[in-house]
Amino acid sequence: MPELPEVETVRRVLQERYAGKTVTAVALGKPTFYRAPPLAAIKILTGGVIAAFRRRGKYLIVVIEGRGEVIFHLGMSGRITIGGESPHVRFQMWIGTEALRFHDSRRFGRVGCLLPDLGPEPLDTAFTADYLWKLLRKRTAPVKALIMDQKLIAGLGNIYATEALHAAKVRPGRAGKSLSRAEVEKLAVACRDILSRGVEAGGATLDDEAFLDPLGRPGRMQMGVMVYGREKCGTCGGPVIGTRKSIGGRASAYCPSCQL
DNA sequence: ACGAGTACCTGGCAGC
DNA sequence: TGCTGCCAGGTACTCG
Repeated sequence: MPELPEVETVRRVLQERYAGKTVTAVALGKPTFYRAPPLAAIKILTGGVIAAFRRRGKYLIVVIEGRGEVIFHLGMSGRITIGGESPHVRFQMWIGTEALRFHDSRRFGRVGCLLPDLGPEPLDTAFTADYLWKLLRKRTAPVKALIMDQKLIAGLGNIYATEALHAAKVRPGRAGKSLSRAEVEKLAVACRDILSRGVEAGGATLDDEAFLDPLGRPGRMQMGVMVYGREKCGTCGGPVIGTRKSIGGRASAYCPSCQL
């Protein structure tokens, strides 16, 4: 599922290819994709000149010169392609002769104009060990649920949160406030590190969550995954404990030997 | 304010 | 084979 590195990978392709170009037409997918059709987004995009593709957390933002911004969230199954047919097109826009399509088979994606409240991103300078410490210090919720809360930290989903906790040697079910200052410092570094490695690798393309960029290219981050979706820990080779729906209603995985 | 739970949605797969 | 039913995921919502 697209988390920060996957969305950033998409953004870079689109920025390189379409910045400065004009959106000649826009079309919505079937009405069943929308509770309310994103009319404001259509108005901003149609005939507009693309100033830039930006990103905030897992949100992809199209900035149109002199008009405003349109926000895309890929949900868990969202994919952006250039051309390419599917029965699951939520949204499409034409740039010159090319059709940029947003496919959304599980319909968890969003198109709109409002960006929700989001915390700092681990790659921001505002994200420090001190920030994370203050965030976790008094919380009883599982640390994994907290670092996946986009209002607190923007960009981590299940894969990268799982991997960051593994790198920091902290079990996902630990209460936020149970982490020592040293563990919080390791976790802050791990969050930053795992996302920058993900971006560098062009995202993670796991078997069941086949992320591809708009040109159809897979990422390489799956090579660096140590626990998520694995039976054996990539660090020590011991068995990975998988639990379903246990933390924040989500599946979790950790290595009981590497993580305390 | 916080934490827990649930709805949303459908492709894929386990189990019958 | 064909069916049923569960499950994955992120976000937005409710409830206590």
